[in-house]
Amino acid sequence: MPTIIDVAKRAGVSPTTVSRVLNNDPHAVGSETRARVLKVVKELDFIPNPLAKGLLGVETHLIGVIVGDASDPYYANIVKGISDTAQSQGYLTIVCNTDRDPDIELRFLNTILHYAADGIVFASGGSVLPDRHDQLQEIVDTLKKRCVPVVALGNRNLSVPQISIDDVQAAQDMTEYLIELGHHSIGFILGPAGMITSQRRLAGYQRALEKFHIPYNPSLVIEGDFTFESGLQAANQFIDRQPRVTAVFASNDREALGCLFGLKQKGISVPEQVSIAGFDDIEILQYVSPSVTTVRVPMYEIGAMGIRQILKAKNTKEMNSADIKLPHNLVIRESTIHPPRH
Amino acid sequence: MPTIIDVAKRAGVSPTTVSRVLNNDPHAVGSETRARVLKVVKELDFIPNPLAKGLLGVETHLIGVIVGDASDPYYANIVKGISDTAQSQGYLTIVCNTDRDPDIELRFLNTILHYAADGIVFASGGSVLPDRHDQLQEIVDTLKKRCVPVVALGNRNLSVPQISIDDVQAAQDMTEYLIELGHHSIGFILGPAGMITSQRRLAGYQRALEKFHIPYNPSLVIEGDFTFESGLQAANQFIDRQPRVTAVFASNDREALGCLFGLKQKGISVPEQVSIAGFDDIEILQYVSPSVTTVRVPMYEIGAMGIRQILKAKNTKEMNSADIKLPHNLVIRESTIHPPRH
DNA sequence: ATGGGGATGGAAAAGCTTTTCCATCACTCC
DNA sequence: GGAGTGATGGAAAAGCTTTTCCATCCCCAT
Repeated sequence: MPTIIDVAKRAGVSPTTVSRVLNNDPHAVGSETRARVLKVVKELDFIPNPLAKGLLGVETHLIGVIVGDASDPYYANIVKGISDTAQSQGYLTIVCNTDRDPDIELRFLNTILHYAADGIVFASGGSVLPDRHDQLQEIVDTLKKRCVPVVALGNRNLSVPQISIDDVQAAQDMTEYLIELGHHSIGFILGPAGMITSQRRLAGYQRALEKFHIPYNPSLVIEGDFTFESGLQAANQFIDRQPRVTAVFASNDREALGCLFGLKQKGISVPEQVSIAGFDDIEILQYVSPSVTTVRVPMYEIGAMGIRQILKAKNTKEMNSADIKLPHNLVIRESTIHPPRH
Repeated sequence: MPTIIDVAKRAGVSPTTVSRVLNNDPHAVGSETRARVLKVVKELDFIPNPLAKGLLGVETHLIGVIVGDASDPYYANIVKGISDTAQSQGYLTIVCNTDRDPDIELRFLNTILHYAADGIVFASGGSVLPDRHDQLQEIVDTLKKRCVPVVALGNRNLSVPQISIDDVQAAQDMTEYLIELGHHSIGFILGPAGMITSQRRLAGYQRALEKFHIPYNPSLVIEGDFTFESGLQAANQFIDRQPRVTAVFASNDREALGCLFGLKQKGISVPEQVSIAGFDDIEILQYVSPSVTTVRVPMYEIGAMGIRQILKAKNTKEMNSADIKLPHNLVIRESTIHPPRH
């Protein structure tokens, strides 16, 4: 593996000069010398050792990514947006699965600290609970001081720039759409307790009801945890209720899928008897039957924007840039129609 | 950020001694000195800088992962197995999306080389075409010489240890199952041309036909590229054919899903008129209707095993360990029944 | 009593790059 | 003609750890 010294010797210059050529140092290098160095660099396929750079506190071109569950299609899409964008800018991503465990999150962050990453992206759904929050914030603050940009994708109670959609507005939009279809008894499946995103989506649901003067009925709101299973269980609870809901709005697509499956298993037809709407727009929703109405969250773009923000912050040295809201939109499919007549 | 020198000063010893304590150097260190050092290490939360280690050619605890498309559920599961296992052993994974582009693959490999990764995992489906193959093999050989273990997940024409299932046998098993159900006219949707895995799965299909003395009919084999869309198109081709096939075996689940969707769109009922079987067993297959029969590939385990092999090779310095075949099994669901009577 | 050896700890180099400070040279301007 | 100046290039330090070689010291055996 060639070093800068090999290049220097072969080009008959000092390592300093080679470094200057490679880094477009404002310091002057004669055009003839520059050409000679460049030629040798190409001949030897020389790439500066990033480890040595990192040790000096220069850019490592490494970006740490913390993700809750990389096999969840929601995160998988975000991670792809992150890694594609990073790569196209010459950055590498170190991805860490935390399984939503704050301890793992903390440990990873401590480790990555030493790798002198050029930035950190939180792509894990954050808890609102105090948990390890203070320790986390402390590390994040240290990072800020060192001009290492940190962003959070989705909503976290961390004082770093956040990139997300407007969850409240989106949930409100979908709920209003259901109401305007004629639904008055709309079930809601919550996300994991304690996640900010869960709370926001519920708030949007409530705001829509309020706007249409429909009383909020807590017994229509059922706990869930973003899994298929929790949607399945919610379906059973909705079935036992009387009078039955005419529509169900789930906090994410997996729950919606679980609910759809659960209802169909019990012989309840969707959408004729009960309409179903989800949240996120994962690929599979178009392919199940009936295809499922949902709120499209630009997952790939959120990931891509995360990297762009990191890079921008790195250039401007502005560590406290504003939050970014990306646009969402309703995707109407077969699973939602007007409620059945009595 | 504390350095080894800070620790040394505070403990009243030299950096050498601290290093020896931390690395369980066989070189003797007095038990009292050792305790003192350990105490300071804990006090200062000292973690040796991995960059400095890497520069010295010592372990970096970094593992490079090359993946074709991280948003594909198949790879997403593999990557999760990789990253979970690596993390539990104290290793970090650098994940790179190549979008199946051999140029990107090559570039990434060149970059990762300089990060002194402790191992490389190829999780991208490999082409059988010469493409950049020679250059790739050259780099891999260099890696081997330096005792950096490399493994390939799935089948690649690279002389490195491979971890996969027995694709031929698996495809044969599924085809035999269909034949035993009574199907004689079985359509087959290919994987991407030039991928070894595609060829093996086709071979298994052919072997099963041969075993049951059913003539191989090339017009029943349709090109595909592992996407939903290609499955959809295949469905249309199967519909136009006369006499119609009574079953379709797709080279992966997305194709199977596309085919299922395409057939249903044209009013052909599955499984009553045509049975469908896929390959891989991605999560969603259980949730569509009808649920889809498939070959279960232990994706998570393949990823986990990849890391275990890397670590094992690292310890034993044995760079040419044998290939590993993980067990597969048939998952029978609603989409496959006996063929319709005329 | 003295030489040898085991136990313990340190000094310094290596690994690769960037950056700061310094040196040289050729001009130009007064 | 001499001094200041801009252009060009180099030497050396810094960044952090591991490893090799060396230096003590104490004790035991001869």
